[in-house]
Amino acid sequence: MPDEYILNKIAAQLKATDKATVKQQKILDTAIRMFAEKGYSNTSTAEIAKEAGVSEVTIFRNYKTKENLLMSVILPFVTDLTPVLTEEFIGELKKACNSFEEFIRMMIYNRYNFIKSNKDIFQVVIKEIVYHEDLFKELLPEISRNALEFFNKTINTFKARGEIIDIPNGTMIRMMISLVIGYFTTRFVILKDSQLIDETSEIEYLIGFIINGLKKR
Amino acid sequence: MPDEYILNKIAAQLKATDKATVKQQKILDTAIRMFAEKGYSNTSTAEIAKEAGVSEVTIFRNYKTKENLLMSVILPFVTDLTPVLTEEFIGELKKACNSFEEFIRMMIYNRYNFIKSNKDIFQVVIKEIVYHEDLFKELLPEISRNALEFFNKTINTFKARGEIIDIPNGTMIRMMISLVIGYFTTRFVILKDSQLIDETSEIEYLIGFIINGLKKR
Amino acid sequence: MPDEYILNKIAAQLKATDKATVKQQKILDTAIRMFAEKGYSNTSTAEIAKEAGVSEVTIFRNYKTKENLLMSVILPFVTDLTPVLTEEFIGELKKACNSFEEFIRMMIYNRYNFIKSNKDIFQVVIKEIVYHEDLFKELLPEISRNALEFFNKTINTFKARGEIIDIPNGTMIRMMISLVIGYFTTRFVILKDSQLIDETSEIEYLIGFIINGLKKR
Amino acid sequence: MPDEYILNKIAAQLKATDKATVKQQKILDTAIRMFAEKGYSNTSTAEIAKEAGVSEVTIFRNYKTKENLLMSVILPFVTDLTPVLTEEFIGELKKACNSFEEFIRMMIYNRYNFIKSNKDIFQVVIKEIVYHEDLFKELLPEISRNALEFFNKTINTFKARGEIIDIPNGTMIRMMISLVIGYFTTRFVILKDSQLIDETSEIEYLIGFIINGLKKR
DNA sequence: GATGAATGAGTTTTCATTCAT
DNA sequence: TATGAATGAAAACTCATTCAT
Repeated sequence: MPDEYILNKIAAQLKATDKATVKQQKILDTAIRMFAEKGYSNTSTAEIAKEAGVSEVTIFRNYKTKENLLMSVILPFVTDLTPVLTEEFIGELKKACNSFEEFIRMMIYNRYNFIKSNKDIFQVVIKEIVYHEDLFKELLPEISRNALEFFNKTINTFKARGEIIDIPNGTMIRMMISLVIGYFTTRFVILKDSQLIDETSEIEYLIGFIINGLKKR
Repeated sequence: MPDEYILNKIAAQLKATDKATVKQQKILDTAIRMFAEKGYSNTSTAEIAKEAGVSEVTIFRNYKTKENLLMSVILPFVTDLTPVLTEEFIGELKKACNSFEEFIRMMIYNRYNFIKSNKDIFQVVIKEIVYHEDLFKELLPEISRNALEFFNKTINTFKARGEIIDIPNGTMIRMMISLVIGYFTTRFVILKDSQLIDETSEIEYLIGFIINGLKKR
Repeated sequence: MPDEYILNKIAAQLKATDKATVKQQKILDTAIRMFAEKGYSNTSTAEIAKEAGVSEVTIFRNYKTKENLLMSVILPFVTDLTPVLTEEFIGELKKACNSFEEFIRMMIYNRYNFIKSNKDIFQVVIKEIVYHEDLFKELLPEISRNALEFFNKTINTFKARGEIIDIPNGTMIRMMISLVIGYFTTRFVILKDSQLIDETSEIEYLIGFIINGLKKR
Repeated sequence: MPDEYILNKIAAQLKATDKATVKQQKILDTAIRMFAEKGYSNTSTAEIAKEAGVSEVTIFRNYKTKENLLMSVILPFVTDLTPVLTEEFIGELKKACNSFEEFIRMMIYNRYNFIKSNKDIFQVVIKEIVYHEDLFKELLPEISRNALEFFNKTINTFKARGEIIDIPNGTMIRMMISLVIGYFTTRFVILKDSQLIDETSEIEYLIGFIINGLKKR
């Protein structure tokens, strides 16, 4: 039942994004901006319609319900959030990553840039994640399955090489994600541009912290 | 001006909690539970009233506005969130903490227990923090002022002793808080009781991660 | 039925004013001030209670209903609005009034001063008169009965003397009242103190206007 | 600032009346009738909706707020209350008015008929004028500007001709308006149809009263 | 006599959604 | 396909009034 539910939503959403006419894109962009700014609950479809310069009905014809519109905003981003582990990308990674440190650095910078260029959607996701636990709890494993597999393999490799300490992979991954998401949230949702900081050095500290926290000595 | 604003709210809230009749406590408890479950925006005062077994008007007589009710839920918790650094407590800390590790362990267990016994309010705070950035941005420094001072002093001590690495205190504190809040959020907001895990060992990993991340070698 | 209704109200009100304790007077004063300022409908009993420094219940014990409070404000004033035609006053009038002009001048100055020292209640009455037409339609004849009688007699006297023109007494009285009430309303309800004008000369113009309008030539 | 405020309201109102669909007209008519009967404060939008046979939301879609609805009722009437002094009308006046008496008679009959065919709105205006002093204080001068100019010119002409007495124009106009409004109010707001009287002769008395009050002898 | 606590019925206003064109 | 018009349900909040103490 819950699976069906979610799959329905994905289906509806995919159908919607398939075409992506000019008006649809305008609606989507406006929705993203407003959800990010005021939150989903506090943004009315009337406001979105007005800002997007379309009639309210147009939204509903394209997205059926307001929640569906939210899904159409969130899902593509969440799907892309775990790095696309194409053969190509993995190859690149393997070539580039001679050490655990390089691996971490590459991943973090990669995701940092991805989120940076999708600030608004990231805000929406963070703000809504807590209200759609069920969705995310079911969605994430599915989405991250191959990513997880890859992570596990990689961690095991570095463990075998004796580079990193021996705590359960799940715990380790959760710690890292906590730290990274926590940093991104502070940076893009809480502080936003109100306190411009020296990006690079902050990220380097973050990387250093993780590396040291996991490095075997 | 903003200071006044917040102080007014605190005042209003304190005045409200001063008496705390039976019905008021019932309202507060119900509000906490429902805000935690469905979020502030998605919980109507009518629902709270019904669940609490009082009339809706009683809520408004005691808390004036719905937002004020939220504040009455949030503020006492936030105020208590930074540990009360009484002479006594600091003395105890100093006596107990011969190493940075002991210091971190003590702090984390202390806050873990505090949050564990206030799970619901913690959920509310986490869920609402993103919609009240301004409030928290102004409130937190004020509240954490003396805590920050104490942290800085302590960190400096351990830095001087050569126990921990030399990155800016602010960055270090933010990292630690990210990690700890991230862990608590995963534990109490996302997973809740759905995946009972071995608490102690998870916390120990967390502590280990922090210690290793900051320890000088 | 309507008679009973009104008499009940008067009775209730008289019972209330009989004692007129300190608190009651405070309530009455506050009600007058606030009804005058914001109107009956827009003033809540809660506000009155707060401003008067009593509990809301005290108002209701003393005045039974909010409308009754209004009546307790309005009725004594309305009763006194038509000049108290005591033997004494009439004697004084007769002695003083050798001409129609003197009669009109005396009456207008007399009522002007009465209303001036009851500005607020006058405002309340003017503002509420239109919402309680039934009350006033029934009340006024009763109240003005003896005044009317006196007016008629006086007008007839001056008509007989050939001082004033011969239009129906009722019409004449209504015209004069229109003009005078219109002036008082402009002066005390619309302009209030916003445009301080030369009182005496304005009143003299008013008197002149009436005199000329009615004088035979 | 206040000017803008009022102009905004007028703009909003004009925009609303521009289209005037069937339902909108129904809402307006019902509002006029009910405001006239029970007053603005004592009429709820729910009642209006029910009586007008539309849903409450439709009212708010068209008029935004309840106060705006009131403005949409009041403003067009107030704007039309001062006679439209077109070239044509003034020419007609000049041709017809050989004496001050004829001038007054024409004006009064003209406005009497206008108000008679807008009884209900007139009632609303009279009932609300006291609660919106600021609005009217600002609005009336603006609206009556050209009318005032014309009145002044006319009065000066008749003064020059020696037909009327020499009291300040402002005072004279205010007196006349007091008398006329007072009469109309008594006729249409207080008595309504409860006491049908001989219209024409009453108006003739009114005219006579004014003429005599101002005529030089 | 005085009041703090409580409320049912109502207020204006907003919302996501549907329908006729 | 697009939209102006319409709405039932619900939102936060206010009111005059009552009751137990």
